[in-house]
Parts: sequence; C-alpha cells; structure tokens
Amino acid sequence: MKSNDQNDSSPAPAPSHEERDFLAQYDASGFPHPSVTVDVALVTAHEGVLKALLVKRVEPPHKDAWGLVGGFVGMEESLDEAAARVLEEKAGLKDVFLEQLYTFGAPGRDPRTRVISISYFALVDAKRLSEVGNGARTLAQLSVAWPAETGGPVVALGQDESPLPLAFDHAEILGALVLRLRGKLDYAPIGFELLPESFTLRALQDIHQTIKGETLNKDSFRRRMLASGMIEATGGREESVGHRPAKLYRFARGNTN
Amino acid sequence: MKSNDQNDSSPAPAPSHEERDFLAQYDASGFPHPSVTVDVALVTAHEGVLKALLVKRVEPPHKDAWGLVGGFVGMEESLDEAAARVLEEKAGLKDVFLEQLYTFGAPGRDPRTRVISISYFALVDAKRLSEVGNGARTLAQLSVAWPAETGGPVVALGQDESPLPLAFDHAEILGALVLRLRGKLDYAPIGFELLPESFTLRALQDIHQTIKGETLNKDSFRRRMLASGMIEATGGREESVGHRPAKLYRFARGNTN
DNA sequence: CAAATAGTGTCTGTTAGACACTATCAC
DNA sequence: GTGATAGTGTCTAACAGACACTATTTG
Repeated sequence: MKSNDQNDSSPAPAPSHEERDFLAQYDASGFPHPSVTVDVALVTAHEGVLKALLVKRVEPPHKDAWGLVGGFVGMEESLDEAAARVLEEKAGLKDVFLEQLYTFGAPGRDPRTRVISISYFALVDAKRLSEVGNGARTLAQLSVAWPAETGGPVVALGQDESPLPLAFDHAEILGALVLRLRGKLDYAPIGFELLPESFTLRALQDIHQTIKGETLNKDSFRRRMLASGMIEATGGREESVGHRPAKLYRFARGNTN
Repeated sequence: MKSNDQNDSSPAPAPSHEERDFLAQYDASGFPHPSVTVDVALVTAHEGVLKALLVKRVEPPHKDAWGLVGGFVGMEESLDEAAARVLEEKAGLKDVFLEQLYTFGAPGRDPRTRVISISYFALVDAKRLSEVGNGARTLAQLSVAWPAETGGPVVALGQDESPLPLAFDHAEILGALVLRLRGKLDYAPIGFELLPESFTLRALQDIHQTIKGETLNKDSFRRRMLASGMIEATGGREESVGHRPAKLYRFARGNTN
C-alpha cells in the first residue's frame, strides 16, 4: 500500500512527507513559506478526569517531552482528512468524533522553522482505549502510552497544571480544549461522544461533571436531560450492579425538541 | 517606509510578499507546500442587520466577485498580528476587537494552488465606518466599498442567503461567523464591541436582537444586563431625542459578578 | 398639552435546587 | 433483611415574560 520510493512513477500519495527533513520552505522565487501541520488531542473521560493521549518525543526538538500526535497536511487532503489520517496513523483509531479547535502559529513555537498548526480534538469512550496502538505505524518509534495501561504518560486537564513536560505549545492547546469542551457541553451533544452507545443517566452526569469540574444536582440534571429530547430509553437496564439497575439510554440524534 | 526594491540589502520586512506571483510552493527537496493566508471579516451592526466589509476583486480568480480582505501570513508575525496588519492595510482600521474564527483549507478552495486560510472577524461600532479607507494601501486597487455609502457592496448576514456573488469559500466563512456570534453573545462581552463607548440599554438590546435575529423581551433584557454587573452607568443621559432621555452606560470590564 | 420612549412595580408561569420518599437489584 | 443506588413527588427560590403604570423629555 505504501511506496518507499519517492521517485516511483505511479501517483504515490501523501505518506512520504512524514520522513522529510524539517527545513524552512522556499518557493521558486526564494520566498519562504511556513509549514502546515495538524495536532490532534485524543480525549476521554477516565476515573473522573479528562485525559488526552500524549506521545513521548524521541527526537529533538523537545526530545523526551510529551506531545500530541501530529503531522503535515498533505497537498491533496482537507484539514479534517489530515486530522483523521494522523489520528489513525499515530493512534490507530478510526471513526471518532473530530472537531477543529484552534490554529496556533506563533513564529517561535517550533525552533526549527515557522510551523502553523491547526489543532483538533477527538472524543472517545474510555472503553475504546484498548484500540489505541492497533495498526499505528509509528507507535513503537514514538512509544505511545496511555493512562489505563501505564498510569504515567497522561495529562489530567483541569484547574491544575500539567504534571508532564509538554512539547511546543501543546499545554496551551490543552488549555483551549478544556475551555471549548466546557463551553459547548450545555448546547452541543459532545457528552455522548465520551460514552458507549447505551449509557445510564448517572454515567452521563459523571461525564458532565468531569468536563465542568464541578458536581451537578442529580434531580435537575435528570429532568433537564429527559426534557431535552436528546436521549431516549433503549428499553434495556444495567445488570449485576449490586443495587437497583438503572435504565439505559441512547443519544437520540436529531431531536432538538 | 516601504521599499520597492526587493533586492535591497537592508532587512526589508514583510510587505513585498503581497505582490508576488501566486504559484505552488516547493521546498529544497521538491516537496510542495500550501500557502497560508488570513481572511478578515470586518463586521458591524447597521440598520438592524449584521454587515461585513467586502471588496470587489479586480483580478482572477473570481474576478468581479466580492471577498473578504485577506493576505499572506508573514514569516515573522503571529497569526493575530497578520490579521491586524491585513485589516489596517486593506481597510485602514486599527485597534479593533479581533478574534480567530476558523481555519479553512479544502484542497480546491483556491483554483491556483493549495491555500490554507485562517479566518478572523473584527467587530466595530458602526460610527467608525467612516475610518474605513483611510490609509489603506490597496484601497483604490481593490475598490473597497461599504454599505452606508453605497448601499451595494455588502452582505446582510442572517437567515437569508447572500445577495452578492462571493469569492472562494467566503460565504461559508460568513455563515460560521454568524453562528459564532450568536453562540458567544450570551456569555461573552461581544455586544459592546459593536457600540460606542457609552450607549443606552435600548441600543444594546438592538445589537443583541440584530445578532440573534429575533426580538427580545425588554424588561427581561434590562434586568439581566443590570444584574450581570457587566455594565455601569456613566452618569450621563441621552440628549435631544424627542422623548424621555435614557441613561448612558459603559462596559464595566472585569465585572463578572 | 400630545407624542414618544424610559423606567418601575407586580403578577404569573417555568425551571433549578432541595429533600423526603418509594423502588429494585445483589448479597 | 441490609446496603446501595434508581427513580418519583413535592415544596421553594430564582428568574423570564407580560403588562399596567409612572416619569421625563421635545415640540
């Protein structure tokens, strides 16, 4: 599927750009141009805190620091496609919720050359974390690690500062991410993206509390969700939980009633 | 201040990039790179509708269509700085509220080459419109025009479609802009940016109604604004209005009470 | 005075928070 | 039964909408 020969006469597409030297770019008239990348924060809610996938950098700059997965934007792909590709190549995840966050382009954010990075965030159910790493091309090289498995290479996003040294301006990206999630939670269906298809009201409330960083009133949350029309009962219930089982709900796409 | 000689040995900075040929960019190894631009929507509320500054394009592509002001991002400036510079050079306005909106980068959005554009929006009081054009370097060339003066070269942003043919994906940018303004209005102080420093509650309500595209309850709006702590009375009042004059207020920065 | 809009006081319906109470599972 | 959480009913406080009424200007 992938050609290692850049001079191959067949129309070999994007992947080769990952291995190129990272130098300032010039056009035919000698005018320099910035490089354009996407950085993707893969986010989940785990044990009551928001967590994002970080990979340990094995080469300078910021060697041994932790960073988001990222890569160059190909000439033939949209920004959304680039973000999805990077997420699949470097984390092994497909078909996840993906949204553009913000574009960072301070002149000094990468010490090698001018790099403009469009940041994205992806939301996944914590149960899909086991997929991370499957088929990821550069996993071994970048030594991906995830909280559930190692307890280490994670940053908990909240009022506290990150406990890990982060590369580039990735701490700023994660800060903007938390604000975006908090701001959108009340009017956009992003909470459901962090849960499996069917879930209990309690689990949904936990997600909301994790994002907001505060406890919510149970009765009010319940009434509000049921009245919103955004969820519908699946008919099923929890099983083997040691107490009265809760009804299961699913996200009712389209109902804005 | 500006050098017309690109081979000048003094460290002549950014402005020359505007006149270059617009061709695909390649680095030393022959790998192509996208161009990076900023597009800025200068927005005001005028006669009950949102309006954005558009300039008529005098060269292909999209010759004779209307577009936002835009320009290349210089290698030494941040994205915010690039947006402010473009706004000053092409609309003659300085010191206005400016915020990044979204980044557009579909492969075909510019027929010449791959262009990734970080869009911004600027908010100004309608009374500052008279400044538009002052000192704008390329104004004559691009034939800037504004609603208040011509009635023509404007797009009214609302539920209706634009009556003007718009260049590139600028219609999409304006659509995203309206959604952003509506979404932020209730929790961010953006309404004040569309008004002079002192204003009446009625004028503020008009701005909110213009952005939301719906009428608001007068009593409730009044109570909400006064209780928010975001505004404070200046002590002054309207004059010569043919009816009871309203108190003047100003935006009380920082009060989130 | 009339015309017009600013601003106040009060009632009502809706919604959020609080809390008591009942329901249903595992053990 | 006990322990634990799900789910319901009801009271209350806060707030938005509605509307009547008063206040203050220009002409």
